[in-house]
Amino acid sequence: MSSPMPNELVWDRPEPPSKPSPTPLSRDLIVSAAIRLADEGGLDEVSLRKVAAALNAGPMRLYGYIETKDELLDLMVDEVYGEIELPPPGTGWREGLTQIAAGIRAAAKRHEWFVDLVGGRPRRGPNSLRHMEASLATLEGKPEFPTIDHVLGAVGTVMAFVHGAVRGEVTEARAERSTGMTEEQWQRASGPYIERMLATGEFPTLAKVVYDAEHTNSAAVFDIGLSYVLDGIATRHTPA
Amino acid sequence: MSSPMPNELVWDRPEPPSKPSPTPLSRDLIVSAAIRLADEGGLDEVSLRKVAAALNAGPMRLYGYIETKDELLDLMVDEVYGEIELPPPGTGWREGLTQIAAGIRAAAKRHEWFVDLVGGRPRRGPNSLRHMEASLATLEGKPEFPTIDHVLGAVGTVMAFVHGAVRGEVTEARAERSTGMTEEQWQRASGPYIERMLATGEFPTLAKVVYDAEHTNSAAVFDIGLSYVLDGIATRHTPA
DNA sequence: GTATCGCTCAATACACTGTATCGCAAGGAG
DNA sequence: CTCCTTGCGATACAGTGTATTGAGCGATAC
Repeated sequence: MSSPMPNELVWDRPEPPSKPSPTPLSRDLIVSAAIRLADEGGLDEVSLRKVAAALNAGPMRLYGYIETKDELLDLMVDEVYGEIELPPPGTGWREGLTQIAAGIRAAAKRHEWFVDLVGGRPRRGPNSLRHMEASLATLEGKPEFPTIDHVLGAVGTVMAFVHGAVRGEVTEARAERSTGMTEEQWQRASGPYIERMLATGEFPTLAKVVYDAEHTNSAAVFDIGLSYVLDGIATRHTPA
Repeated sequence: MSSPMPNELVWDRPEPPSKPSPTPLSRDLIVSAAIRLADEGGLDEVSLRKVAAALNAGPMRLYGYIETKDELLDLMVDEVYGEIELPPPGTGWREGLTQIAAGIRAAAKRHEWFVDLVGGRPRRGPNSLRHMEASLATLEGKPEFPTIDHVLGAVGTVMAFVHGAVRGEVTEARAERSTGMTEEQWQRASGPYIERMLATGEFPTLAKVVYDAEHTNSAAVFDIGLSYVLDGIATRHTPA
């Protein structure tokens, strides 16, 4: 608004605030900005205003590329699916599923917000379809899984386990971080509350877990759980 | 504000709006009002203002009973855990875990919002502790599970599967409802989008699922998955 | 009986959300 | 040069969780 004198030199003008930088936008730019924000500060940090600000744009600008915020979240999920490495064709079903599970787990560790979204909305993005396709293809055609329903059942079971397990892990990690304690400490110290509960004697087995269990690292727990699941599938589908 | 004439009769006065009804409140009343709202309209319907309004109170009144909205959500979750029937002591581990899984699944069908919350926050309410205790106790002491770590591993695996599976089921149910189609219809019709994707030939296995699979009812799918998991556990823990 | 204190609850206020609407300004067509 | 279109930004609105403030009232002290 203040018209500057034409020849006056101002050497540390911060930015022309009227036109900050009309960067050309794109869905991908928006999505990766949103992902960066979510990685740094959690899903709460993903608001249309903040995403737009990170791109030097006004909030409403995004609506040219995105229908609604939910669509943005879907795109974020699909992008993460795209990061997950898939087993090459011809991999054995057990190794294949193991790799897929590990891939999801790794992605969820990189992007903790992933677990809040995945499984909670229908997946139809191209990357998530590719992921699903590869998972199914790992089993399809193998003699242990004669029909597509067997394939679907096995893959679905593994996916359900992986989603649940990974979500639990991330939740636990968050809780530890927010109390600033490792789980071991948490269980032993965890404020007087858990102590008091356990002291009532109403929870003997829980107490045993808290005081006697080994608490091996979480990756090992995940692997053990996964091998239970895979063993179960193998039991019902022994090769002919 | 309008002082009514003392003797004037008004027979359908809607409500004295100045003092609508100073119901005595309690945590339980608040929680069950919130649950009712969530059951009817989903978690979005649970705002402090709406919960308070359902109890004829102002929003800030709730803060006398509840620290924060998150605490209310935790209480809701714990309340649902309290609804879940637990297997009596002495039940075999496999039947016990089956009953527990069925209980969670049933609760999640009654309260669809449950799956959005459970697993996403640390569980420390009394009912959820009781639930955890009972789950562990079902295995503890059985010869198949010699140490508490074995118990924990098995229960954790089953819980991860159940949470993941139930979340997926509810998500699918929501999607069906929002598109107004059953899944079968959905898969065959699902807007041109999925059609087009499948027509690319990039997803042959997925196409097989959509066109050839039997789509047995979801309870059966859940049961099959659960028996995979239980079989796997049984394989690694054969009775001595 | 009166005055004061303390407590409870409601109203207001604030910063923030997602999104609908509107008006401006720049670019292309005649 | 003028007019029209189109895309973008500012503004606006209804809603959120919660901090603060203020009013009313019951109980206690004199």
